[in-house]
Amino acid sequence: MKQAKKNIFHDYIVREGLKTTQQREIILEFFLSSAKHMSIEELYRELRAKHPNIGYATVCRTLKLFAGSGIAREIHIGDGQTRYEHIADGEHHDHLVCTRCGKIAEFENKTIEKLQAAVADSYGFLIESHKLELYGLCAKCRR
Amino acid sequence: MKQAKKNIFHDYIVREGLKTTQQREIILEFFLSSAKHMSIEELYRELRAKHPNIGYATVCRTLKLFAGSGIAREIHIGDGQTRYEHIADGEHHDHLVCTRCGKIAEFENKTIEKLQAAVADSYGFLIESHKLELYGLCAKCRR
DNA sequence: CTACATGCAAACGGTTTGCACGTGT
DNA sequence: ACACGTGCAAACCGTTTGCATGTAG
Repeated sequence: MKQAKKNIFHDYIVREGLKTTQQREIILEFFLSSAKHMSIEELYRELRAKHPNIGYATVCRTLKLFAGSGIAREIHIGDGQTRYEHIADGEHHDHLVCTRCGKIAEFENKTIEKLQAAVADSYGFLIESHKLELYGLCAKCRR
Repeated sequence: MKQAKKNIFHDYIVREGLKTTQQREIILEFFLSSAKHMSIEELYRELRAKHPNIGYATVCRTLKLFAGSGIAREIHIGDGQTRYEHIADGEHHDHLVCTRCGKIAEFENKTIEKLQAAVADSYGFLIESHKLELYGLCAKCRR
C-alpha cells in the first residue's frame, strides 16, 4: 500500500520529465508514514529533526507534487495552515475536527453524499468536489 | 429585517461599552445591503468608492465586531480570502461554490444535518458547528 | 552536459497591530 | 475629559519565488 503510492508518485515523476532526488524520497517516505493530516509546518519540523539540511521550500514544492501525482490532497480546515492528507484509493472522506485538541477524525457517509448530489441537481449544479467538516469536541475532550 | 440587525449590533456595541461611530454606521448599512458573501477586499473597495477616507483596518475591525455581535459570520471557501456572510435568524445554510465564476449559492437540507448529527454521535463527538461546501459548476457555467 | 532541483533569503498577499491623532459619550 | 476609534504604515504569518549552486539523467 505504501509501495503502491511510491509507485504512483514515481510514475508521475517520470511522466512529467522530473527527477528522483534524495530529498523527494525522504519526504515521500516520511509523508507516507506520518499522521493523516499534517500541516506543512509540522511535516517540516519533524522532517528537519532527522534531516537538518532540507529546506522549507523543498517540502512545500514536494507536497505540491504529491498532490499533483494524486497520492495526497491539500486541505484547509480554517486554522490558517495548509495541510496534506493521504488519498486512500479514491475514497472520499470527510472530517470531524476537534476545536480543543485539534485532532482530526475521518468519516464517510454515502447517504450524505447522495443527498448532496440531489441538492446540486436541484440547482442545476455540477459537483466537482466537496468539503464537509464537523467542528466540535471529540469524545476525549468532552469529558 | 435590516433594522432588526442594526438593533442587534447597536445593543452589542452598548453592552460592550463601545461606541457608535460614523464609520461603523456606514459599514453596517453597506454590509446589510450588500451581496451575501463579500470578501473584506470587495467590501472595502466598493465602500471606498463612496467613502474614500475609510481605512482597510477599520473595515476588518468592524466586520469582526459584526461577527461578535451575531449579525455576520466569517467564512473561508479556500480562495485565501476571508468573507463575511449575513446570518439569517439563526438559520444555518451551506454553500454551492462555482469554481468558474466564483458565485456562491446557498442551500439548506435538514436531512443532511440530521445525518451529520448521527455520524458525530457514533464517534462520541459533540458538534459545535459545521461547514459543507459543494464545489463545481453552476447552471450558467455548465452551458 | 543540460535541465531540473535545492537552500536560502527575499518577496508576496491578506490580515493585524502600534501609534499618534480624532471623536463619541 | 477620557476612553474608545481611526487611518496610516509597518509588522505579521504562512507560503511562494528568484537566484546561484548542486545533482540526476
